[in-house]
Amino acid sequence: MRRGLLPIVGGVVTSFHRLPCQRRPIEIVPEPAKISRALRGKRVTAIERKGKRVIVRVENDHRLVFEPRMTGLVLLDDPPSTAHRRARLVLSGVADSQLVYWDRRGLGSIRLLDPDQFETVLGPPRLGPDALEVTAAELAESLAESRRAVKVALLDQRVLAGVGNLYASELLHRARIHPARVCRDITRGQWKKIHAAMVEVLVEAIRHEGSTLSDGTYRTAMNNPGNYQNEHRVYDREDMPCRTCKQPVRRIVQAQRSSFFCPRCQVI
DNA sequence: CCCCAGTCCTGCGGGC
DNA sequence: TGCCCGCAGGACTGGG
Repeated sequence: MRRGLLPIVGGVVTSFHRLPCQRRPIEIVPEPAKISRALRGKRVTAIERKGKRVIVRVENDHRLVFEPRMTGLVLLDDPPSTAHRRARLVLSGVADSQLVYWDRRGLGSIRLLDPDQFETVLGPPRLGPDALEVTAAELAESLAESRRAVKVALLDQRVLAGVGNLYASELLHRARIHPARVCRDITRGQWKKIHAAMVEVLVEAIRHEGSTLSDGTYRTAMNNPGNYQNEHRVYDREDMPCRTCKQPVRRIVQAQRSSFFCPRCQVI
């Protein structure tokens, strides 16, 4: 998502508004009119990311933070349907530039943060280090004493920002670690493998522009589907052969979420 | 500290 | 064929 928004860097914000919608609107804090007043006339200096949030930064270091959760999207052109919750950031100075946030289930949110709020809202203890910036040693350190299952711990955004349900299953398969392994039984060497697998999976997924699952919700900023779903080794592949050893993939439920793993490659 | 169920929603696929 | 149920890339809250 971040990469998809890079074309708007250098543009100047003309307005921001929430488009009318029949259902419960997306949560926007503060009110869209206030955001619009705060951002109008400001140049976009960067598109940033922390964990699962995409951040539009403007020249006075205010930031518009998009948290898409499961079905939120950012698009650089109009979405095909008007039936869903949308908010729109209109810019000038870059050809036809506008950013549309579109959210089918409306679980996501948009927040304007001034420079002081940034660390409070997106820093510890609320959000841990980004998954692509944390070191293996830091990851091992923060979970070494935890009694939780590793898969559940990796989803905790206070520990680590950026790993979601799909990628947690994928990275543990690559690291050959069972999702129910208790953190404090994991060796330093295994944490190194988990960290390496995490970086590999995330980098690969970004290179493939994300995973568009069977409901087709996720789109890139150019409104194309991602490709990484074709590379999944275990996620949403229950009973299908493991791509490494042909053993049928299994599904278990942890913390009310599905975990997929290969019972042969990932021994408890 | 950690687990669990419930909450916010829409849309879909599967089972009957 | 049509309807109903359960489930989904997430995060937060309150109770135990």
